[in-house]
Amino acid sequence: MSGAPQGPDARLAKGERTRRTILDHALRVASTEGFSGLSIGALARDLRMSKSGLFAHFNSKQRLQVDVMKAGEQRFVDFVVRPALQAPRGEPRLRAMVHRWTRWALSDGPPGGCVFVAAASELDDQPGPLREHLARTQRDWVSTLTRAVSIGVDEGHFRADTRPEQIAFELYSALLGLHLFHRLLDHPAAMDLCGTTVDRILDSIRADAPRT
Amino acid sequence: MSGAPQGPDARLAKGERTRRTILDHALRVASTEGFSGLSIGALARDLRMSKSGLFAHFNSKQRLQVDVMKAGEQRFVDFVVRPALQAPRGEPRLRAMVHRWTRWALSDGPPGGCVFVAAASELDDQPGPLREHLARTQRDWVSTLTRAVSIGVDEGHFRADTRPEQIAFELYSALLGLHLFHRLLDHPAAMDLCGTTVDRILDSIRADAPRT
DNA sequence: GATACGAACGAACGGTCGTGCGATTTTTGA
DNA sequence: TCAAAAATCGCACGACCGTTCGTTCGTATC
Repeated sequence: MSGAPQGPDARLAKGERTRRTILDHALRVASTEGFSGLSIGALARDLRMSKSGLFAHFNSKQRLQVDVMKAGEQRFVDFVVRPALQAPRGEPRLRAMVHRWTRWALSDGPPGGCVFVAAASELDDQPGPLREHLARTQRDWVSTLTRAVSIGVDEGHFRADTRPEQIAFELYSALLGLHLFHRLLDHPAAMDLCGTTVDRILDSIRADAPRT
Repeated sequence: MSGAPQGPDARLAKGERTRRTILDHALRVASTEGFSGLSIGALARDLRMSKSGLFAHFNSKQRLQVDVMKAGEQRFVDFVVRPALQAPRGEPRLRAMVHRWTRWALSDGPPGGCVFVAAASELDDQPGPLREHLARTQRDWVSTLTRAVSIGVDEGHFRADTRPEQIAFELYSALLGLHLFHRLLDHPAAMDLCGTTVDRILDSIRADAPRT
């Protein structure tokens, strides 16, 4: 047979397909058990593979962890960043980012919860490539938010004396609060509390808002 | 010798003294490595004890973890809650709580960082007595904050239409943001960003603030 | 049909984990 | 001062960890 396989994973080498299956599942595990909870033996058992067969795709646990994190970033970009970039510049785009971000954090769509929030406090005190990678991408995300606010100022949506990074901090904080109230405290109004906070932040910097 | 030992640990049975030494060190470890990073063998090595000798004080790892968390709560109460209760009711007391809370989170005084923030995302997806314990005490803390805001309304410091729980959520979020920006991102202005946020939250509900 | 290669396998390694048990030492109280 | 009680130790266990190794199987290329 010379016909190319036409499945959903198009023309992928066997190894690459397996690799993606592993990362997909590992991402699910990491988002509930954390990155240190990733165990090669357990992954292999879940996927009905041998430990060594699975191991061969990464050659070290650290590489596996880093690759899982990269896979998570890819999803974040696809689910949050890219769609939000379709919205008009300025406030609409910023709101789109935050909106999709909250959906991501509650994550009934993509697998369980925000991997990065979980990883953040897990890794903040133990150095290594994994921590550096996470810190870098989160700094990127903060500066993406900051830039979105800044564009809103340029567009005349937000007041000229707005401090973009301050707003990025407040928005990020609200998302962290949502995560904690929802996932740990099981607070039924978590989403409302977060939504109100976001609205209050954005309203306070609207160009038509009263002076401070 | 019949003289009572006069050390700082007063008149304590030998076992109790050892127990406190263990918990003290374990708390330090847990705040950097997380609760799942607590290992009986490693603790014993650090304290130059035998594994079994240390183990005998708790009889299970889970009890050790719970006891470590309780020790952490005790410190939090001593360092944050109790001193803040000395401040006058209403806004001053609330500000005192938040102020000491930020110092606790940056934690140059008590051992490394906020154990609870680290534990929150570590435990939010894996059920058990440890998670329940943490969730309960954090709910308590949120309602303590909520009550403090509420008292501020009664005292006439804050506007009558203030929603206390909303403010508690926003303050908690700001602290989470501080933790992330400071510990993971190493952001030099983390403390300023958090302080500005807190001021903005409290200013917006001051009785003399403009209408929304 | 011979050759080469990627993928997966099973077995084993040194190590650490939490836990149990019996013996030994130290502390305590009469 | 001495025996009871509490604290600590040494040792062993089974389970799991990440990693290495040699091997086998299916498929593609010459």
